[in-house]
Amino acid sequence: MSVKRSARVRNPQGQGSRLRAELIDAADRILAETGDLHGLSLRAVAREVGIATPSIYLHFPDKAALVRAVLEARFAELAEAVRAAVTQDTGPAEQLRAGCLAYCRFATEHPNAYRVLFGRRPGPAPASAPSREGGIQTGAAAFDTLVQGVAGCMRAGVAPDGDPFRVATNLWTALHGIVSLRSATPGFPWPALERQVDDVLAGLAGLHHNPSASEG
Amino acid sequence: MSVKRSARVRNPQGQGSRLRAELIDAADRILAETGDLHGLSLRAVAREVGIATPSIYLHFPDKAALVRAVLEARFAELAEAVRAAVTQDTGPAEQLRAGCLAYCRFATEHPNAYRVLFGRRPGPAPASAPSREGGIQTGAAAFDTLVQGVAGCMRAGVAPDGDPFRVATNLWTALHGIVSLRSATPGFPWPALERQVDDVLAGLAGLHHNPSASEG
DNA sequence: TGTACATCAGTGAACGCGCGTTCACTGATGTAC
DNA sequence: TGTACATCAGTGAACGCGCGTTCACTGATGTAC
Repeated sequence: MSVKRSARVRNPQGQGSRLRAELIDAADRILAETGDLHGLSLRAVAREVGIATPSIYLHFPDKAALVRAVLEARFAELAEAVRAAVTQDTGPAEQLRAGCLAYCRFATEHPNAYRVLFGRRPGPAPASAPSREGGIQTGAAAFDTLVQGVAGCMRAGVAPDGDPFRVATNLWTALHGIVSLRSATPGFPWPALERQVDDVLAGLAGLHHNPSASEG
Repeated sequence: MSVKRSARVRNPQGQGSRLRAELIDAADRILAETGDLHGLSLRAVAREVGIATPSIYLHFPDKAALVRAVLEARFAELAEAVRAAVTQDTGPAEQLRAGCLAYCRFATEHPNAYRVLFGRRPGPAPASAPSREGGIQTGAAAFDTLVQGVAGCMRAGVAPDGDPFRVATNLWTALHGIVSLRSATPGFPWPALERQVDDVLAGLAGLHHNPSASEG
């Protein structure tokens, strides 16, 4: 499993950038196992892909750039999962619930990826600083979608009136708590994810899930 | 700051175990800065204390044992902070709120310590496995205190009837979300900690904070 | 009171390891003439 | 059609570093006689 050297063939000319994607995928795979962004090593990534370590430098100026690319890819994945779930439902309450569930499912199915995205401490982190801006922008856009979802529920009368930003903030923190604490303490007798999400939606947004409503 | 060699004097005979406490403190200090349990190095700890690295082995059989001792010390600190806060208030609602706020304050004031306790993924973690048992037991006892606090509020009629375990679970995850997301995304315009905790207590436990009540 | 010895807290040098990164190089493929 | 050359994807050896851990050692302090 760890020795893949002989399997790999060189990319044809003009297709060298394929390796770039392979490197991101490999780093993704390693992080999915270890969940340790700090412990990710270029040598391990190269081993996983089946190339010599210095070949990474053909596509990334240094380790930090690879890490940045991995984070961006992961974040895009999460955003897409939520987007896809939301557009499959109709009605503001169903869409909000679908988005929250998709967020939680992504996090519970890829706990290490989620930890990599939201479990680190930012600030003058050696590597991720340059891409923080982009990440924050994208994150702000994603959060704004949540705010709009909450506001939509209020306008439609399926949630009591209130400050959508405040409610969305409370929802986001609660969802984050649900998924991150689950992955940190798997020994705890956790209830079903859906039930906890519905408890949170009911308690913090005043949204009461009616199972038959999403069927019609 | 990093060179302390000359300052340290040897402990008198019979007091050698003082170094043990010094080592735990030093590791604590380093973790408070880095928040990276994995990246903690014995050499850095020794440098911080001002001893030769091998001296650590006089008190800990290996790196894992030191890490375990640090985690246990940190967890005890958190538990004590919550206990102290709870006993200062009277009345089930005030005590529950005080405990939740103390938990959040510990976490926000020592974000890296909190991350070390609840941000890691357990399982067959190389080092912490042997102490996991103890940690889980202590954690279970702490969580039971929360359950009893919720049940007390229900009995006293200050919170609507319900399943105390379920409500406590929702509270814990929400509190964890509040503090861990704050430390992970400090750029977000977070509201005051008290307000968010009160929102959570109101929404998830039906507990409505009356500022004047805790003054009487 | 003197002295040999045991105890005990700690040291300094060394080990093998994996790491990020640099460097000069290779060898297949395409292209100009 | 043949050939010299440029391009391009990738390599292998080496660098200096910090790491956990082991080992034989030191030197101050207490204690038995």
